[in-house]
Amino acid sequence: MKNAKGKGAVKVSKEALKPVDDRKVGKRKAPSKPDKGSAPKAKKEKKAKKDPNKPKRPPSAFFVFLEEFRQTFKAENPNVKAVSAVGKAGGEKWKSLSSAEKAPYEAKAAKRKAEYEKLMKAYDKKQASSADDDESDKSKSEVNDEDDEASAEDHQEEEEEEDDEDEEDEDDD
DNA sequence: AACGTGATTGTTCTA
DNA sequence: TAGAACAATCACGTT
Repeated sequence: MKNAKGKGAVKVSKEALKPVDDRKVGKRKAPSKPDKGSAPKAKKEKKAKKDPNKPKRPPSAFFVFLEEFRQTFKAENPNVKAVSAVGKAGGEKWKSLSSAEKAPYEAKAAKRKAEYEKLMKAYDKKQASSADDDESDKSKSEVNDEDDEASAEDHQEEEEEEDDEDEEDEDDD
């Protein structure tokens, strides 16, 4: 494993090689073997066990910005196919943005988080129900989970938050 | 055929 | 409290 592809061979238009430190960790990447060792017991201890319905974490403001940035980046750099290229470029651009500019992204991120909490609530409920008789259960829980998800009505309204314009736009930089 | 990987930062989570 | 893991993406490589 470990494709020996030249990691630094990523040809970006401009050498955005900015040493951002060794990041926090070399590479987390779940080794596909969460069990064993100190892995959380997949019995009925706590969560942390892979669930197909487990809500993914909400994208941070940076990710929200990246989603849009990727389009722009790819639009101007259709030749760039490296994900790392967008990451680096986006990272620098992100740092370049001021609080006011990041505000809209953070707002959206907050919205995502709100949904995440809701999903988590439903997910948590499922866990509680499922925890009663593990996943080894034959049936029963199946009907439940479906109902829960169906209950998650997707009311998408009140999205425009134009008020609150007194945002302190501190350009401390 | 399918998943891991690389790179960014932010958030969420676990011990 | 502090550190670890994971969120999207996309083409490619390895299994």
